[in-house]
Amino acid sequence: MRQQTLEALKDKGFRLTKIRKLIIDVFFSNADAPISAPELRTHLLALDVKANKTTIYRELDFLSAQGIIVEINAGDGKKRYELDRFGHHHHILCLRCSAVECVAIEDCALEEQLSRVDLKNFKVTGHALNFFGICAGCSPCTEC
Amino acid sequence: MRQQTLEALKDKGFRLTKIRKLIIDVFFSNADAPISAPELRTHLLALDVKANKTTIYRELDFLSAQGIIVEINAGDGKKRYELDRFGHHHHILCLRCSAVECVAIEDCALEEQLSRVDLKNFKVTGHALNFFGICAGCSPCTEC
DNA sequence: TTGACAAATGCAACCCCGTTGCAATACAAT
DNA sequence: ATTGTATTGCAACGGGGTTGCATTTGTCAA
Ligand SMILES: [Mn+2]
Ligand SMILES: [Mn+2]
Ligand SMILES: [Zn+2]
Ligand SMILES: [Zn+2]
Repeated sequence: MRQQTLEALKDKGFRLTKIRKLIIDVFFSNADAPISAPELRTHLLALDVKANKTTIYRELDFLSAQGIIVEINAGDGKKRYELDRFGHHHHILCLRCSAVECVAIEDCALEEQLSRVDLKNFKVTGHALNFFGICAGCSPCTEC
Repeated sequence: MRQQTLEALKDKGFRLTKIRKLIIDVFFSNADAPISAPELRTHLLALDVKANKTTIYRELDFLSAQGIIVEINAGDGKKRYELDRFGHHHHILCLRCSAVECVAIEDCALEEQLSRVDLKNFKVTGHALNFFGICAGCSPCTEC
């Protein structure tokens, strides 16, 4: 999967630079949690790579334009990105530590109903459903 | 309604300053559209009142703490505020002009189902549902 | 009406996220 | 190895938001 992504970029005439490859690696290594631009920079630093913030933003735009990642909004006003291979789903945000997880609503007619919502005066093209709460790591232990 | 709001503040020992009263007026005059801090500043300027941006942010915090307004997130990363008297509802954002409108989902079991969503590992305390689209003003006329 | 005190405001300085123009660098193909 | 251009870095900027501190203003009581 990662390899195909790289080759597809090369075939289109784009270069596989060190930073670009590492950024793609970060997304494949953290496929379960959307990543913000500052977080991505931190991930790179952990790999001993200092990337200019301009480069980070430009690369996120580039990978989005190439359909490799998608921007998501988890409800706290910060842009995050994740690999574009999970289809439509939603997110949950921890109000204490800002952790975000992806969630899919499958067991009820909710998603189907959402697609039918008709809002007067607006041509609706999409929606975002975000849940808020406290993640397991932030919840006090129930045993002690 | 506006008068009760002002008297309630006074009863709690807070002052009814010129700016504070005008801000409350702006919210009551635009009860259908959530307002951002910069927008609020513009509204005041239209009334020939220059308020320092620090004052704007502090007043928004104050009115939120007093339960008069609530912060909402319409999905574009900008904080907006509206009077806290409409109960739980959702919002729709115009992707072209960034206009936001409040929408209530009443005609289906959607809201009830949302409240039942159970997400493992998270203690869910709430949710936000945002719709995206093109508003009437931004849609090309269907007649011509 | 006038003080006095606390609440509210303005100002300056700062932080963070994100963007732009332009010069320097590094891919990758020849 | 050379070369053309995609990519990167740098500096500077803008918007949104916050903080400390000095100044103003609303309120109430004398
Ligand atoms: Mn996701
Ligand atoms: Mn609303
Ligand atoms: Zn948490
Ligand atoms: Zn519009």
